[in-house]
Amino acid sequence: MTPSLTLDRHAHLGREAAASATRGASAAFVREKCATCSVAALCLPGGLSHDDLRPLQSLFLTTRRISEGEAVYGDGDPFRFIYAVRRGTCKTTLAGRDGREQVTGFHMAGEVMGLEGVAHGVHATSAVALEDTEVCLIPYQRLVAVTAATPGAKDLLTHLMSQEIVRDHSLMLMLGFNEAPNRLAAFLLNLSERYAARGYSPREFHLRMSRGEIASFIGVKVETISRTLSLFQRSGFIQARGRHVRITDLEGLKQQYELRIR
Amino acid sequence: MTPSLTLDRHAHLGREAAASATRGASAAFVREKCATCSVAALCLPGGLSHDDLRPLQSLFLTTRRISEGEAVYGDGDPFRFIYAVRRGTCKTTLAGRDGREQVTGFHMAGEVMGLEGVAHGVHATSAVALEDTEVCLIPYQRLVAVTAATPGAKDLLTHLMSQEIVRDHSLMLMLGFNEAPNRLAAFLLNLSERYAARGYSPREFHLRMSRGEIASFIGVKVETISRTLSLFQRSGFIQARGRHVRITDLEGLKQQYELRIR
DNA sequence: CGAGGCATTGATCTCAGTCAACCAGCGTGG
DNA sequence: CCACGCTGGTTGACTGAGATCAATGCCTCG
Repeated sequence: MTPSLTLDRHAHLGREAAASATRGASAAFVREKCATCSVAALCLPGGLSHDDLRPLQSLFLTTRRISEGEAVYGDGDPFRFIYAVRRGTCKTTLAGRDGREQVTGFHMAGEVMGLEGVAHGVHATSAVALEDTEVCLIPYQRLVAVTAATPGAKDLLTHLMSQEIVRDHSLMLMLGFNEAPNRLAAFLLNLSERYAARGYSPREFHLRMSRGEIASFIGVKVETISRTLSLFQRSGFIQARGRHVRITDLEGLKQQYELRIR
Repeated sequence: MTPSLTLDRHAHLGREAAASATRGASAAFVREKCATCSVAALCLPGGLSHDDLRPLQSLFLTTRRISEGEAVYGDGDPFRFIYAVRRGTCKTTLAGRDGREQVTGFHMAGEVMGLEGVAHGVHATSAVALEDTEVCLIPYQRLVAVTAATPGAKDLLTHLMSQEIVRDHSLMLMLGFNEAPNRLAAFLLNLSERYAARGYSPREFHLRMSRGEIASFIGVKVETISRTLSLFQRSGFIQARGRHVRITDLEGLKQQYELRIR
């Protein structure tokens, strides 16, 4: 398995219509149904048929706008919801005993956060918006009830969690082996795939996270990110100015770094 | 790769009561109930009352003996069961595209393996016995059915999975920061705790895994394991000869290395 | 007994961390 | 409007932890 570091994307779908939400900052809570959600195909595990979705209609979900830098939930918060990103980007972080923190993931539209809270009824990570973001609050207890009562959909939760486990494993694999350039290449290529899955260009995108956050995520220091980006640029693989990245030789980047495991 | 679930020789019943098992090499499969299982308290999530366990009685489980070096399940195998270790020790490994593999965990009595298989209906890791081991095969579909029908126990699965996620996260955190001595200390202290939780000495135990497997798990090379063990020994924290380890200064080891995050 | 796997130890090399200087953008406030 | 400071990013010089290469010891097993 190549280190893929993601919840895998399931389906393409055009860019978000998302006009559904009542707009304007004043209306922070909006009732929504999965069945009419534009990112449901990405959010829910692949196996679900349209019929399977029907019971979910009874789940009236609230959405919430989170502005850049604000927390969706915090380390230690009681666990009530799992959160699906509808629009925007979040990071999840894990705090070490001494205040240091590690970024455990970046989450884009259609990806789910907060599942680790099930274990102890309390969130073990924090989620923070990297840009203005809209998340879908899925009440956990209600979801359990609904899925339990519905044969076709009962695996939904476990699927989501299992995906999370698989994703974490591949991340561990990456942190275990590869050196800096491989890690960064894997990170960029992963982003590229996820943008592609959402109908955006796989070769040109805007990074939502800082160098420091990338560094934390892939387990190196900021300076190393800078140097390695410069290296990639000198080698003709990418062009980066600030947070704008253009991958000029996607195949080259793949071949040079992806499979390299020391 | 191959399931290679061998029925095998030796009974070698340790301290575990396990008298239930029809003994002798001929009977490799044995019907068991969680309710009478000696490691159930460790295996099942803490929140379950004795009543919650009752429905599980209807789950007739098979146990299987795995001899040292044999696989419990393999990367790519269809996902049918999750596996609880009843006796012995297993490692789970993740294979890189190029043949390299990383150890993702060591599992002792009462710990569960294989949950990552839910995601795609196929196991993403392999599990191999590090000594003669007995595992409990829990049929996933049946477990889902039973727990879905039982309000009190319905969170069982999700709890297990969420625990796995939390565990993976803390491992990631460790791999992300800390340098070699901290990692190794954390590893030893973790083992110590787990032995203690099972009624064994926290200060003296026999490693079930090779130096190479430890190295892979904590993300360094074998030589570094050797050197660091020697360092610990010179510093008076431990005495190690071969796989036998005695922690002579447990508190010291903790204070010197545990909280150190660079 | 020898062979082969595992472990230890030493010598050397190298990648990335550290320390430090510097630059670019940006919002604040004089 | 510019000066200022602040944050984020880049680049250079140096250092050090751990990888690599290699030799040797130790054990079990046939």
